[in-house]
Amino acid sequence: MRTYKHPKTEEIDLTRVLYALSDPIRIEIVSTLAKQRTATCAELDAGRPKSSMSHHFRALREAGLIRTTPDGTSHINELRRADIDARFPGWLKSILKAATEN
Amino acid sequence: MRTYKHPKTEEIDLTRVLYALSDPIRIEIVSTLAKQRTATCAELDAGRPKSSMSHHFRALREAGLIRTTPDGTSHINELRRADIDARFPGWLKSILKAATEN
DNA sequence: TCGCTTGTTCGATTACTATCGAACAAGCGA
DNA sequence: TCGCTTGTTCGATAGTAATCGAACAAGCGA
Repeated sequence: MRTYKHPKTEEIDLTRVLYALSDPIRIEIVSTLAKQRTATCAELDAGRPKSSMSHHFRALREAGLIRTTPDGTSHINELRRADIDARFPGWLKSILKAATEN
Repeated sequence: MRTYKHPKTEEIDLTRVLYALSDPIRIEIVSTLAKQRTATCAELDAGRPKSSMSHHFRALREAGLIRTTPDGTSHINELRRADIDARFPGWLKSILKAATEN
C-alpha cells in the first residue's frame, strides 16, 4: 500500500538476510536489482502470480535487502547496497558473485 | 551412524548453504568451527538436546558446510573451508566476519 | 467518475522445519 | 559380555513459509 516497513541499517539482522536469500526466486530478484539498479514488481515476476511475488518482495524488504517506493501505480524496488555494505562489508559483493556464477 | 552423506565440492548449492546458515544455532556452530578447527557434537550443544543438535549438524553437513567423521564413539566435525572457498571465493570469510561482529 | 493498471492483503491449502523425548546403534573399556 | 558414552533416528507436535486465486486499495488518464 502506502506505508512500507524498512528496517534501519543497524537493525538489519544477518540470519534474517540469509534466510531471505535462501530462495532461488529471491536471490534472482536481488541479482537483477544489482545489475539494473531499480525495477518494478511487474518487471521481475517472470510470469508468476502477483500475490506470490508480493510475498517475496516483502521478505526481502523486511530483511533490509531492498527498498520499495511507491511511484504512481507502480512500486519501484532498489537494492539497499550501501546499507548492507555498511552493515556487512564485502559480503553482498561476494554473494552476488557466487549467485551469478551459478 | 557410520556412513555420512557429504556433497561434493561442485555440488554445493548456494541457496542451500544460505538456508543452513539462516539459523542462529547453526551459524554459531560454524563460527566456532572456524576458530577451533574441529569439535565433537557434544562440545557444541550448549545444553541443548542431542537430537536437536543432530538435526542442525545434519543440515550443515548436507549443505556442504561441515564434514563429520566418526572417531570411536565421538564424531568429529570440521568446517569445509577449502571446499567452500573453492566454490564461493571470499564468501565464507565475509560472512564469518559479519556473524562474529554481531 | 469510470475503468484500467499495479500491487497488497486475505484465506485456504500444502509442505517443510524446529523441537524434544524415547528408542536405537555402535564403539570401547572393564 | 556388560554397561557406559556418543550420537542418530523415529514419532509427534507446533510453528512458519510457499503458493495461488480472489478481493481490495490507490493512482491516473479519459
